[in-house]
Amino acid sequence: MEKEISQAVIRRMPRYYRYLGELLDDGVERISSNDLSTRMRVTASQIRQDLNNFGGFGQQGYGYNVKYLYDEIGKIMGMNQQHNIIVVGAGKLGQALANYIKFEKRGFVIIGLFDVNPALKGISVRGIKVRMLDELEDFLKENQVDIATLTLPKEKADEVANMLVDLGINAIWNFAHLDLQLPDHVVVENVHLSDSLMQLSYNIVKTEKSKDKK
Amino acid sequence: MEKEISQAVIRRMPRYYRYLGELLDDGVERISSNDLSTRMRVTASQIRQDLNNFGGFGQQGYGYNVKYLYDEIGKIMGMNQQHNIIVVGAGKLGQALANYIKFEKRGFVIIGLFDVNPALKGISVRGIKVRMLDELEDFLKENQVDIATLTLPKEKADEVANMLVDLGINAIWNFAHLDLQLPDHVVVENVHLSDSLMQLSYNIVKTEKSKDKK
DNA sequence: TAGATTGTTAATCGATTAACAATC
DNA sequence: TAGATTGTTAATCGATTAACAATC
Repeated sequence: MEKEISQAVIRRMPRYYRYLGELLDDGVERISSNDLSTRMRVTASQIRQDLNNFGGFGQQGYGYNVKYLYDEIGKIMGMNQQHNIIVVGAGKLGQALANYIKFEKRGFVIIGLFDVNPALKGISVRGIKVRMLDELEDFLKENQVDIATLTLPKEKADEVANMLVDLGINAIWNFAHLDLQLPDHVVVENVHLSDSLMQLSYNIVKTEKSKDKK
Repeated sequence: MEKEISQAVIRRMPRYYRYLGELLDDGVERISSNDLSTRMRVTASQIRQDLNNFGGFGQQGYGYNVKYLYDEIGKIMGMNQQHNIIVVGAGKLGQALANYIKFEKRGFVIIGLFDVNPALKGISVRGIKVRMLDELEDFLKENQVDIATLTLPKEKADEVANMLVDLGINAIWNFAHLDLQLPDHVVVENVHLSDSLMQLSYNIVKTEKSKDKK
């Protein structure tokens, strides 16, 4: 039986991937866990432990080959396959995501934009026209869709999420400010911007308080 | 000396705040840690431990008064004060954030939009006109700005972040896909959308693998 | 070979959960 | 008062760090 890898580790992998990508761009061929730890401001121990969850990618006395490690982490994270995405909710945020070309470099391709608001029907973003939600069922029959992005007000989000799941969607990137109640087989990744702002606010207030004390 | 509260706890506070807000809207007057734990799918123990980091907000035999606890968490997180925000980078994402009216309900008010691209100079979002970055210094003299949002390509982000800090900004909400290297007194909250997508991708791949095995 | 650095085990630290006395 | 539920201490669990033998 395979051991489950903790989400704490998974959360750090994109960061390793990013640093390795930069090293690669800079033409760096190899790197030791120690050098990487200095750059990333984490312990070398943690880097080695994290990586060894997935296998031994290094070599004693040498370190890690940057290109090889970059590719291996890419494979682990699914960067070697294309993920087709639809965006449900074609408001400003939905449009911003649809417009963000860099996702495509990582294999995340936005192939559809949906909304309920007929006023949006005419427009298109990067050549992707906004469709009405009642066209979704047919669209899903004709296209492989791996991820549905939810950029809707929370009042609509739960209902639409359930509809998506009924139509066969198994992964949701949720920007709506609520916890979706969905079957266990559905993978949900939340981006709660308000929560993020609140955390920032707390840390600002905390910092101000500690200054007052001095 | 006050004990530092761990970021693990801080990360959970906005979620408590959200659930309590919903209970409040539903007219619920009081709630026990046990009932809340069932709704939120966390342990009652964790709820009580988390809250008691900040003080005893409940009453034995009664539970927690929803309105009171909501307000107290609000104060802890700084929701009782206004935070003036500028958005630096007036592309689609910056515009989407500037347009998001719900932030204002929590006291986060966007008062300025900046960019380097002269092509954006004419436009305005929700009555906020896009200014050029060279107007920033004067703007900061005339307005209290608590948070700067960075929605720029990573090539520009580091330079602009340092400029902001030099001009007196102490808190940054960073959407650029890099780690900012800034002085210790600056509070940074990162929203790395690509990292979030990668995590989702990993969990999709993992789920598919475990299905194959059955 | 000698030096460097990994992979991995062991030790420590911190976070979560359980238990229960205090008390409303 | 009896019942309910908190606040808090103690026990457990998991994650991080340290240490070092293995090995390139």
